[in-house]
Amino acid sequence: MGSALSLLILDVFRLNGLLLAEGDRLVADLGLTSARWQVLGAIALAETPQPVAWLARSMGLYRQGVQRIVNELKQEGFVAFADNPHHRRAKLVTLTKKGRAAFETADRTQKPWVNRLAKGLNTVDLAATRRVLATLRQRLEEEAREDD
Amino acid sequence: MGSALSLLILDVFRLNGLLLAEGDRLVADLGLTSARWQVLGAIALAETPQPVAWLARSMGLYRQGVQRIVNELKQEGFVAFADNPHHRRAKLVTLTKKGRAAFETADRTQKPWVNRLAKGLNTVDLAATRRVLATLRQRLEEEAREDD
DNA sequence: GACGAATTGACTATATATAGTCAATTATTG
DNA sequence: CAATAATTGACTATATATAGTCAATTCGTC
Repeated sequence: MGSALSLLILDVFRLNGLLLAEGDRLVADLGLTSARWQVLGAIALAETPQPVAWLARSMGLYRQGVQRIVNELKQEGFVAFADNPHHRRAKLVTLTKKGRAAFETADRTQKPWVNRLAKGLNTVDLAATRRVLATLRQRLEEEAREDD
Repeated sequence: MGSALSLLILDVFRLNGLLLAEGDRLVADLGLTSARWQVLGAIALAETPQPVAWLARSMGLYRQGVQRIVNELKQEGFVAFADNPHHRRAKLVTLTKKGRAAFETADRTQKPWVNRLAKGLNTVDLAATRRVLATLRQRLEEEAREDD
């Protein structure tokens, strides 16, 4: 059991690198990267505008890294800050027209790519994979919480 | 199909971060990190000593990053360079006693941890997961090759 | 409402990744 | 064997990650 999981972990490392690199290529023309794209996604998919720290938590990343990316995205006009009625410093991050357009274009680019990648994959296997990864994620997140 | 895979991809990103962070904690006392550990593993598991570029290829990483880590590991006495009869510049990387001891200790530390993590996971699901990840890896590696 | 705890953004340090370039060296091909 | 191509380590640039610290601010509790 454990040894199968050890091999799986190495696959996760490799896959992560490959997916980030391919993502970078997919959205490079839009002035985006995999990380910027992911941040735009978190902003776009939130029901209401959120401060940076909340976005970071929803992505499982450190505030500091997300803050840097958000600041760059603002510099380049993809996002804007709105006043937060509940907090003077923690501004709410919103998408600009440019940001929304970039995210939607990225989404349209991603669809055929991910469909091609998924082609022929067994639906049952895919569901099992999601189950396993979700279980591992939960256990590791709990472990990380305990370490604090 | 595609949308299930999109969610799976986000899980891979998250899992990668969690696994690296937990790996860092597991081997910190040994003077190692997740990345150093992985490099030591590639050296230890190779049948014969390899130059840095070969190690990098076997791990799916860029030469430059592996070179930096190997140089640091040499600085701290975990690895040593041996002359390569087939290439004057490309020295062969070998484990020192200290390096081998650290890797073996890390391996012993990792076993109960990974067994705990694997506990209760369905064997069939685990096999399906490895199939899916291996398929994705192969397709993405092919795609990356085509881009060069 | 005062006081301590938690949150937040700003700043910094460090580790790791992809990526480009260069000279030295090795392999290949005609 | 000479010319060319490929590989390799060294150096550099840049992006992204975890992580620590600090002051400003908000929240919770008494």
